[in-house]
Amino acid sequence: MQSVNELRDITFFENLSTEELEQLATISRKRKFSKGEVLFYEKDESRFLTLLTDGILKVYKTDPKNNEIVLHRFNPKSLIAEMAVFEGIPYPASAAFETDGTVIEIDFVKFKENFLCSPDIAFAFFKSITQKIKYLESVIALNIVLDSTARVAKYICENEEALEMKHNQLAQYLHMTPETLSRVFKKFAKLGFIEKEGSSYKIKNKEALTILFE
Amino acid sequence: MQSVNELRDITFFENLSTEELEQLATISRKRKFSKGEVLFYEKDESRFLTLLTDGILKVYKTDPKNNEIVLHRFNPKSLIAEMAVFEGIPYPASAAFETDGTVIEIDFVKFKENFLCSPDIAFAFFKSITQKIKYLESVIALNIVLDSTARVAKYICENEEALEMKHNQLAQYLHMTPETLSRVFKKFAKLGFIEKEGSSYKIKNKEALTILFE
DNA sequence: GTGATATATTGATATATATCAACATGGGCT
DNA sequence: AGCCCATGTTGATATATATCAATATATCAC
Repeated sequence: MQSVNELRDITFFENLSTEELEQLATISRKRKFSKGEVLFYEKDESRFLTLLTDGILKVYKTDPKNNEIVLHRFNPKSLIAEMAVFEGIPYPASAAFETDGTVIEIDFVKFKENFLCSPDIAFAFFKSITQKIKYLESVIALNIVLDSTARVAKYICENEEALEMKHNQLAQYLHMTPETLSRVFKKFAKLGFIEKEGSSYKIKNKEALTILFE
Repeated sequence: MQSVNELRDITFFENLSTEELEQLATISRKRKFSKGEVLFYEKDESRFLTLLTDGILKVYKTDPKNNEIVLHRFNPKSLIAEMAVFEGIPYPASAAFETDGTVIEIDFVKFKENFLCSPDIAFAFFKSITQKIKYLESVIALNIVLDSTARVAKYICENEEALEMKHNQLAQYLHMTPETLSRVFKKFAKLGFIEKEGSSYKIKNKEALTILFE
């Protein structure tokens, strides 16, 4: 059971009437997690439509050497793994919290019956899925098409806040070791594309960086 | 303009009435392509909902060294790049025919107005998109998580017809060079996991191969 | 501030895969 | 059959990145 006001705050449900929100509240529940806790494991059965409302959630796979391959890092408020739920298949990856966090879990069978027929909801659901395709395509573009140098260049150009992240997290996210990332940063600094300011770097020559990945 | 009978054959539209199909025919057109021709380039504007009705279409990106990275190989009958059309963004990759082929192009703006509100069509569209997410996730699993040996093992276990493909095509699809693929096959043959029969290989020990990627 | 612990850097080396070049095989065509 | 061109294989080498180990720097608690 979930408070109506909290549900109303979610973009996804903003067009629902109060009665609809009340009905939605009866089929949903809130769960809190601490940093490091696992929301679901790869191959678990997926039964709930899950909305991340607080915290950062990473979705990852484990390779044969037991390295984590981070596929997605979600910020609130996002729908998680709607594809698996919609298709009724097991989760294709695991999910764990990088910070304390909160999710709302909605009984999908009931949601489908009662809400998915509404054009607004269906459209929002749609949007969320196409966004995810866009995201997955960018993961592929980033990781299969580009080498380490180009990956870093692209990522820091498109997400300047990345320069504030801890380097070992950023490295994990870009699928390279912290050592490789450090060497790439060093190279960019030597070329004058970035410059150390305090404990983090600042971009000095975005055009040059852009050339590296285009 | 597109014949009503041809449209009716497409699973996607099987539930439409004759009048609806007639209306659909007025906003769609058929185009034929020869082997090697390009359907669209990365960054082209996407205006048509595209259905592949004949032939094999590959969707690919070009890396900085001008290698083709094949993201998807479509068989008929499939919806192509619906994400880009739906989001109104440029194509994120290029598409070219590997055989002679045919597509039906549907004016998306009109399609959205007149058809996407129908639950059957919306649901089919949905299915197509979730399938694509599933596919993209498997591309990531295959290519980022696994090394060459595991990639080949997984691919031939899950697609036995792969052993009939030309090796240089298979190699391209698995994102490795034909040389690397040849060496992997040689290794598997030496281990007795596969065996040469005529000009292609046959799987002899699927369990052993499975262990390599799980 | 001082020390303790986590994080980052650097250098040396290992490893997987690509690249390049030579050679082998196969399937179609006259 | 025999030739030709496409496809495949093999070996030698190059390259990018991971791994391992040592050291440096940053961050936080006290």
